[in-house]
Amino acid sequence: MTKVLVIDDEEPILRALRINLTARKYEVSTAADGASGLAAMARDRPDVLILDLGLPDMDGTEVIRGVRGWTSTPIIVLSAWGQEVAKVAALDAGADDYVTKPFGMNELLARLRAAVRRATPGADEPVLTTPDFTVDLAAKRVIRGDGDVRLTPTEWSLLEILVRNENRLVTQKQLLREVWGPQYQTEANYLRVHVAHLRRKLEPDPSQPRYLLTEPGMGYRFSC
Amino acid sequence: MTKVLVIDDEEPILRALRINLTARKYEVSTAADGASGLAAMARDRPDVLILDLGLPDMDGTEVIRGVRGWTSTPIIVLSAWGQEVAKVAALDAGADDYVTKPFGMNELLARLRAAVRRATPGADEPVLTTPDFTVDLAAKRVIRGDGDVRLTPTEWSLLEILVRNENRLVTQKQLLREVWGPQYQTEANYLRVHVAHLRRKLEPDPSQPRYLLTEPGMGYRFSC
DNA sequence: TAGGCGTGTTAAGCCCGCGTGAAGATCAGC
DNA sequence: GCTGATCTTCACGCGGGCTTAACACGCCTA
Repeated sequence: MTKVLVIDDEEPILRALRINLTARKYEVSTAADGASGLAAMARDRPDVLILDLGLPDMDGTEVIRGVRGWTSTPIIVLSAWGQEVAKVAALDAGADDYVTKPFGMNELLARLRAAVRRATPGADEPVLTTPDFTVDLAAKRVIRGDGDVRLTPTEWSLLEILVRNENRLVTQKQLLREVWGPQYQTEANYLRVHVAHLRRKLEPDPSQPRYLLTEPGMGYRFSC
Repeated sequence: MTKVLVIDDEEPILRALRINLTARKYEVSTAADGASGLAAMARDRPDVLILDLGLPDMDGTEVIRGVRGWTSTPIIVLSAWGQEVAKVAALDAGADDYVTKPFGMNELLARLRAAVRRATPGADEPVLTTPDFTVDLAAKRVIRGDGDVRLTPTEWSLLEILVRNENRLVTQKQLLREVWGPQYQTEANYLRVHVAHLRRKLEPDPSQPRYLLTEPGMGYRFSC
């Protein structure tokens, strides 16, 4: 679960972010000024920082410098419309991206995902949890409610690729190439059969997939 | 400092461009015909090329092909009013955009900026955000307000090409060739149908497109 | 004003891709 | 060599995306 720290002094924005991010399965903590923000940063060790530039006690760039002194955690800056200079200064100080207020929640979420993805290049999330099951990539185990789920080798490599590309579309060709080898790139049949098996073992309702989604004509996507 | 090469045989235009572009802090060099233009291109290595189609010694598309042989430097074409055929040919040959003479200096400058921005290395941002939706090229996802937008394979490849060429005019031929293959270059019907579908799914008001713009007689342009 | 051209829109039919079940082939462990 | 598990292969039904054609509309020209 990705941890997000939001430093902002405007209560409505804090509330909106808390609601939306929590709904998106982020773990959210907040701070209302720079000083307590820096403290929370050290205490909570979040995976991303969302920072408003207009704080009451200190300049945004100071906060960034305070953070950048000891960690490279991605920082996304919120700036009011017209704060171009401050925006540039923030990026210079080490911010990763910025969003201009008023912002669309989807835009922010997209940038958040991008920032997190960039920050974890090869560092795999070893375990992924959904409301229905947990995939432990390191231990090669899937736990679902009552107990372990037995997966065959093919099923496992399929699932592993999809999970590692969570929320991203993976092409049929890509899957076939990585699981069976380059010469099997046309055998879409294999995919259908084994994806069906996976759904039977993982999905609450295999006929209405919630996690292993198929994108007609393109491929599959693991969503959580 | 951005370097611009202008290839044009009309002295008044050359002069106007030299004055205006220099005032805008561009570094300007000029050539009066195709042959010396190609030479200057190799010698000066400009960041953008402004090319008049009505050169005395060789056809404009020949110049473009000569340039495209070894560099992807953006090319903006100047065409006289009525040279529709030459314009389309130039774009198909690899030009990035066109401006019709007589042109407003502001329009040219805007297109110039767009062309340079598109060409700068950091431009391969995998996610593009507009006020109404977000296109994530890597994840092959489009998010719009309430949630994901479902796109069919054809719709997606169309959108992908247009987004990768944001602010740049893409000819019908180009689109048809890249989505359906070289033998479909005349089936403009397909384009109309599928662009209509895209607009229905993406535009706030599909009858008044804001992002998927059509350039009558030439092609389409994704604008943000 | 009529006609042509390019474009947008809609609907209908065809065909391909997907899911499913089951049977045959292959392999590992004993 | 036997047995069970796993993978491959095939046939079938179905839904949806692509194609295709017909029509409406605006713009330009004769």
